[in-house]
Amino acid sequence: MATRPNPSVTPHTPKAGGLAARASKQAAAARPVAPYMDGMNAEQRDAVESIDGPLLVLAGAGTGKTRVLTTRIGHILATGSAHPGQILSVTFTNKAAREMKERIGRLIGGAVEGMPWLGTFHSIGVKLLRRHAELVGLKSNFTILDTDDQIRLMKQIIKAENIDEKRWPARQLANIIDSWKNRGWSADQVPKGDMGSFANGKGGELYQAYQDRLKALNAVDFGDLLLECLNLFRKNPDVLKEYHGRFKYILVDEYQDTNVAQYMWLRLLAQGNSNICCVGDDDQSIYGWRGAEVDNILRFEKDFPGAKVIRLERNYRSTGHILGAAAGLIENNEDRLGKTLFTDTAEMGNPVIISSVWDSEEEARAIGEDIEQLQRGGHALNDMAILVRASFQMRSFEDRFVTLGLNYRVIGGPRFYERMEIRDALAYFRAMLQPADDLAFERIVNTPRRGLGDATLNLLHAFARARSIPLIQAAHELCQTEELKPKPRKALSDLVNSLSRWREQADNLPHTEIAEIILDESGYTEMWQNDRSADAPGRLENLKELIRSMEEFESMGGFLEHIALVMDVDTQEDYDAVSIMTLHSAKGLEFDTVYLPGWEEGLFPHQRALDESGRSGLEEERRLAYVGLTRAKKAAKIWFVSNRRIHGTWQSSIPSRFLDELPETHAEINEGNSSYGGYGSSGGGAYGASRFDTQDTFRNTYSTPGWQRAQQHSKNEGTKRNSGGPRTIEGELVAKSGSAASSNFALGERVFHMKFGYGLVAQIDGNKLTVDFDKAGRKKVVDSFLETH
DNA sequence: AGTGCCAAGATTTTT
DNA sequence: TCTTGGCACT
Repeated sequence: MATRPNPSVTPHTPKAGGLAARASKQAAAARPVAPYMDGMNAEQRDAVESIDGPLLVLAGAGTGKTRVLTTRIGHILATGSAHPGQILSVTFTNKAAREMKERIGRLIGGAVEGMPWLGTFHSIGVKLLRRHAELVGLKSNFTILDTDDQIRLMKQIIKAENIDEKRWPARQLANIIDSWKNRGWSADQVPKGDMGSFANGKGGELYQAYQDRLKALNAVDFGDLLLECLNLFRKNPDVLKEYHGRFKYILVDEYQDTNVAQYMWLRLLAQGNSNICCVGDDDQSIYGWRGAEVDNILRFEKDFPGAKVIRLERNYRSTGHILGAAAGLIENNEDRLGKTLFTDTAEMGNPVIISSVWDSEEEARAIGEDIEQLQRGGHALNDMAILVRASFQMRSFEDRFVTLGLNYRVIGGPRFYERMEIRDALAYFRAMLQPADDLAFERIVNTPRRGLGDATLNLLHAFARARSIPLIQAAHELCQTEELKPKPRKALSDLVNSLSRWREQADNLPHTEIAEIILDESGYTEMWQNDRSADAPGRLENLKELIRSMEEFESMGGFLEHIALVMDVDTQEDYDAVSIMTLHSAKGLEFDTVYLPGWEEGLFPHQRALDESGRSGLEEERRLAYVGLTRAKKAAKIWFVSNRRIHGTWQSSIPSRFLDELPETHAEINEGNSSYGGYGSSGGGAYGASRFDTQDTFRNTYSTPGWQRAQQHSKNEGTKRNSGGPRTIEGELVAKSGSAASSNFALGERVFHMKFGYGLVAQIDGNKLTVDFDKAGRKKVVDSFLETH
């Protein structure tokens, strides 16, 4: 492993004879340069042009990784080295794939109709499997199960094996099997030593039973999309050979995130010719906990003999101070290939600012104030983000921002297609389209309630199992008998009849119309219309959105295929809002100003990472911190609190060790805003003397200037705020606040709030109302978030 | 079938 | 401390 010593930052001038010098030399060695290479530096060009043989591009944060990848594809096409159909290009997320497609299109001017083999590992896996399904014991119209289906199936299997569900939860089994699949192990390949981990060694059996059941359902889970490809290639060398012939060039994005199965998949395909180019950054490997092997990237040169390695180290994103702080931090990791980011910008910018406050509420207040100040200074909220380690941290920010009336947007969290109402609706569509889809049928058989209880369902299952037929068929046949009581029998036969009626109608009507018919006639829409809970209106809105998004597809089948793999949905974010997200979901993004709260021992680095994975866990946490810092273009502001509530109990906390790892030249303690505890010399935290030891942690918060300012601030709010009219929050609901009422609410009036649901106005104070919510209790809210009801 | 009580668990997340 | 899921009871 090549390690670079002395990873110091060189903000102004690169080392003599260093990259810039080489860059200019190379540029001078005049060779006609293609227009698409304009503005690229020497290393980037090298990475684009070295298309023969294995290549590893170590691309640091903000060094133009995506640009290199897309230009490289453009270059391969422009030089006629391969046709679009001969390039295999894999990414991890649909978003990345989409972005790449767009950029390639722009690059070559749309002359190339698509890249059939550009996509995620999983979507390419599906494509391969649909073509060769019979070879691995599937039919080519197999269904793809998501995590939820997976767990329900495993529950059934655990039950069937008479294992105590309490002691051995299905979720855990799902995780274990998943991790086995991540490692590329089929049921018969799991090492004996690894099987004992579940239900006294029954893990292997259960794995096999689960796979058998999947085959019977003609279904696969996400892991199978890769694993079955491995099986396919291994058992059918001729098929593999065909793809060797097809794929002249292979490109892999985010290589540091690949797991073993993906690695083997790539290895098999790259055997043909070794034109494989992997782009990644070992310093940004943050998915070890879900099977990613940093080792894949660290080992690249060994795995692909003769591999060339190119480092992209010129950062185009952040100021010198931010890069300096990030570099100083990541330097503390041992397991890395070593890169030294530098920037040519003369901008050092401001040092990273570290502030400390009393607790998480104070933290939210302080950050809220800071954001408002920037906003007053003309900065767009869209250019700011709050990046947290764990999602529970988001809450204090949301609460605070709702009170302030500050627009925010939570990124990540439950995705559109994972929402209950969407999954229910999809289950209806699936059951209609694929009468053999037992899981879908089970999901909807009693939703909405039709009076089909356990008794009926058990009977139905037994009936189906005895005859080895799908549930829907079993239901149909069962209704011909006298086995059921009249009521459930009627309910069940109505459902079965409806399904087949819809199936017939589907031939003649557009699929969006069918979808509406199904949701209406099944009583599903009505079920939510009658629901008085806070999220019911949002759910109905989501169902409408679902139908809308179906329009883009030709058929119901095409739509279902798409959403099985593409679980994200493009939300048009046309309003100005601060982004709140986890550090994990921030990878790949950038913002002018980045707020990094919660830098405390135990939270960040997270205690569990330390306990479970020791030093490597700590290093992954550190990489996470590095990712956080390097998201910032102009300013990074770190916070830590003295007291945090963990599982309900207040605990005083120690500043994160990562703070001590930030070089003093690039990080500054903010004395102005945060008046808690001297940062003086109490000396000797758990990790030796620290700049951040707080002396009087328990000083009364409420006498501090910060608190008083905050108080003052909230008093003034009534007059200052609410000039912008109704605001939209995109919390967990997609629905818009629409025609929000004007600021006139009456005491005792019935109101609706996006987050808290229905309630009665209990008190009015300017535009701030106290509302007794049916579900959420008494809350203070700004009136622009309320609607009359 | 719907309510209510108790116990457990409470990083990170894509496909 | 708070949420969630499972189970028993009505």
